[in-house]
Amino acid sequence: MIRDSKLSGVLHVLLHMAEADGPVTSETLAKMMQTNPVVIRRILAGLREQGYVNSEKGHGGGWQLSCDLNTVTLHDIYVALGSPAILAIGNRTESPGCLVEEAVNTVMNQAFRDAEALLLARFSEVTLAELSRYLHQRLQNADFCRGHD
Amino acid sequence: MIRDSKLSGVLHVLLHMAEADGPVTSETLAKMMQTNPVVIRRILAGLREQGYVNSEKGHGGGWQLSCDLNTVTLHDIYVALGSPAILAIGNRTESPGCLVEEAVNTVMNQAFRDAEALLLARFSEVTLAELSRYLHQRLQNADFCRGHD
DNA sequence: TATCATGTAACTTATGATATTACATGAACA
DNA sequence: TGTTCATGTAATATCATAAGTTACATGATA
Repeated sequence: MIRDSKLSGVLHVLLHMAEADGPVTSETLAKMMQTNPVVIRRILAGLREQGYVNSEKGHGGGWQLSCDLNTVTLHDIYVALGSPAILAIGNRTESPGCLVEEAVNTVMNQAFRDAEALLLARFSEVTLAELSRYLHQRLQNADFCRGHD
Repeated sequence: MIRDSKLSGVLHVLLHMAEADGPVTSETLAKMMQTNPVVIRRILAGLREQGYVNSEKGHGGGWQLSCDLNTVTLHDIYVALGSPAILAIGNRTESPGCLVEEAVNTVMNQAFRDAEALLLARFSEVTLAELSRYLHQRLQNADFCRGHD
């Protein structure tokens, strides 16, 4: 994966689960994501604790959605992932002993806050259901995932 | 340094140079930044190519500003640093072979673009001179840099 | 009870940012 | 003119973190 793509990756996985009509194994999901099943389990384990998915062991087991796509937003998923850092740039330190640095921080922090707030606001506007609808508009005759299983 | 803090660090260095009335050595700047002189030289070398600073070798040498603080904005410095990535999160891949992933990307990219644009717009609104004025409002009797040389 | 799938700890790898070393170049000064 | 100071820069080392992998335990189903 490139950079921190957890949110993007998780949404991908969730949409695939939404399309399936039964449990999907971490192995299947891992192939779609071109990663390792353990990585999938690790990520989904966090979402399960918060009620977004559930898992079953054994034959016929795997992962399923357990939330209402109409009420869960991208922001909810973002938070469920632990609210990872949004910005790649930031201040060198938040408690400098240097007045010059404090001045720089103060000025930049406002810009950082605003940009973050905008992004999160956009995330709040989109539900998983809307994302799924958007997918179906595009989905015509093709397979969900071309190029890999 | 924490995360990608080049811009914040560079602004710190530039303001210190603005306060000095002669050339400042990379060793002095490095102490202020709690880093290595070579790191300072590497970063400032890029800015020098674009006319923001200049350097002199030998006795009495060091680094000086060579731009008009009133016209140079934070955005200019950001660009001079090579326009580093702003967002820590992003899409797994921009050219997926999977329609699900394409849908996710499309929806998220708009939010990413807007947030980036907002941040850069804010950077464009602030000149180095304004940053310096803000510093002087705060600067009363204290040393520029307490806690280290 | 054999198989399948998750649960999870421990470990390995890959990557990128940062720091360091070492030495060359060139300017100022005595 | 040679000593000192400071930059210029290549090469290397260190560090942190994300991602991937292995190994094995747990539990469900057939």
